[in-house]
Amino acid sequence: MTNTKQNNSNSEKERLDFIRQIVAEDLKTNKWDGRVVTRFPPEPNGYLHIGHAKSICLNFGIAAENTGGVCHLRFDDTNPTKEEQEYIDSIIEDVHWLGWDWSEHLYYASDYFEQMYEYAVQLIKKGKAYVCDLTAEQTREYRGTLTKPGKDSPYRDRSVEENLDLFERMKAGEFPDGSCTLRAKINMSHPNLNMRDPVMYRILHAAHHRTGDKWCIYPMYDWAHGLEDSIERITHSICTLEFENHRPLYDWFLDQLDAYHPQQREFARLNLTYTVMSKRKLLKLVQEGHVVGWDDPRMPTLSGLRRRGYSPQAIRNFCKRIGVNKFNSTVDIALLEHCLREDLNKTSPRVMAVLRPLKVVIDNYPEGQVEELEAINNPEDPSAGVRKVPFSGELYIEREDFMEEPPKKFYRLAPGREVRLRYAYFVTCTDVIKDESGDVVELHCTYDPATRGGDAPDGRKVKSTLHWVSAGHALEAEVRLYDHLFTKENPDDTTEGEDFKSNLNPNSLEVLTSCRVEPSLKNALPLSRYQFERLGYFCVDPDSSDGKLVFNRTVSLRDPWAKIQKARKKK
RNA sequence: UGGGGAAUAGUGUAACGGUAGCACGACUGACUCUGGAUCAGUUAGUCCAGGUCCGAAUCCUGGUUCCCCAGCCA
Repeated sequence: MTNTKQNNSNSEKERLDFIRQIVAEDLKTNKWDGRVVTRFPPEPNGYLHIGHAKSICLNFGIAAENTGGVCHLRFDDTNPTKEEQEYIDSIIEDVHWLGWDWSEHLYYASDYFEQMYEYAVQLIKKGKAYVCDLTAEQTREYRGTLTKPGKDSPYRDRSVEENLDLFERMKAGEFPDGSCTLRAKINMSHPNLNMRDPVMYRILHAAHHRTGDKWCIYPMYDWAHGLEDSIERITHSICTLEFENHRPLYDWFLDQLDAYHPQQREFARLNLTYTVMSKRKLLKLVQEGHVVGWDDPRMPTLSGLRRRGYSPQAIRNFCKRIGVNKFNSTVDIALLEHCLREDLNKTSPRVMAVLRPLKVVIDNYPEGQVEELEAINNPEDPSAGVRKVPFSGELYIEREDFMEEPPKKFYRLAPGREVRLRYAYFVTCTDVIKDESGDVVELHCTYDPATRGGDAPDGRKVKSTLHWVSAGHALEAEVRLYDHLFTKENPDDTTEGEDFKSNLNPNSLEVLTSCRVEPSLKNALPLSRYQFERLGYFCVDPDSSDGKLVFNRTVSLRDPWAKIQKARKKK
């Protein structure tokens, strides 16, 4: 059998998640006339985060995978008191950045307000909706509890004429905020609380970011959302699990109106270890200054991840790998980081940078000589080519690459030990200079001219290769190192009386100000990504200016030595 | 104590009555001018108890545990 492998790959059929299975099945049975129309419907009241990316990739992904499939971007802007244009702009930018496109299908719920109003009038005429004068507090009392049925509002049996008149006057602005609502007339003792005469419209004398002062009544989610889907002739209305309880109401409204009726499906939202994912909590972190903004590189927001150096491809790969299901789960952030490294390894140009510089003088290197040594830009991608890196007799190496008394398994530089400087020469440490407090401030080495380029003609080997920069040529840079924003896998795991902020990691940001990077980075553009050899992936922060480079560490390289040290510390 | 959902290695997922598989993590080892990458290997699982069946993660019965719902938020 020569083609076993091929058979295997052929028989390995594409595994579809349960939503995609439903879409495939619907296509087979021609349930929607062969159409696949999904939508991503964010409320513009915050920035998008990695959890939204899961939903975005699901909805846009399904549309892209099926011929003729379409995914709408729709702003669910039904609450003017919480929504802002800033959020709309950021959402558009983020979805585009992730690599998705909605072409002309950009919609706003607010564009349907007139239609929704007409539908509401229809419902009133059918005797299925009424204007209720109960206060918010009374409404709550009348609703009953999880175990006790509610009771009918005294306004429940108003005549159609009276309801029509009152509703029109609500719209006309005759009544103050909170004085009355339009409610669906369903069943006050329904076991599903959502069905106990839910509010359809509330009065809000607030300016809307798009409709201005045109409206003072605004539709509630349950009333609006199904209509939006219906108007846009969505086929698969995919949302998160907490809306499962709302589906009967979604269905009820569309059935009563005899309107086009998409199918709602629910999946579990994403949770990630060491981070929070609720807009409310993220907003709190921003407002209280625990982070510098929505795009702080420690935030799980798409803008934060972008600034941190994540690639859209890494995030999309991640979303593909985590799958889609109906049960709550928490994905290990290590999987996200794996997808990140996997993508950046293939795409990032390599460069040398020293985070914590230690001066090295090569005593036998010709005074004043400078050589241009060739370095490979990306060993994973030959087409990335090569570049020149200046070498001289005065260098910086990483402070942690030298130990005066090296423990077992430390392969790097130590007194009397020979190592390779990447793309350069073998050097041997001959002398250690310390200051009065005993700290190592400078190393003296000799180099072997025969090892130019990094190979010894006599075939002798060294145990390790160090990165370096030429002291006279390197650029100064600031580097920001990040760690998880929270110290606990589950930030909500708190002690009595504390909230998630008590689990904030005080060491989530470390700023290094006297780093040195190789001169090829001089004109590096903001948001461009590099691998600093042996250290990790780094991204140029927009805070960089002409004279000053600032880098964010996106993620470190896998680092067995760090692991060994960590294990030793524990002992 | 009402209703709606859901349970597969440490984590995330597949298997749709027929050999419980994949990925991440962890741990070995090989290789290496990045202690990177790559490659090879090890580790470990069907919530519980019954039942149906030649055969059950899958079907049935009964439990257990977890999540969601009492906004004029979405």
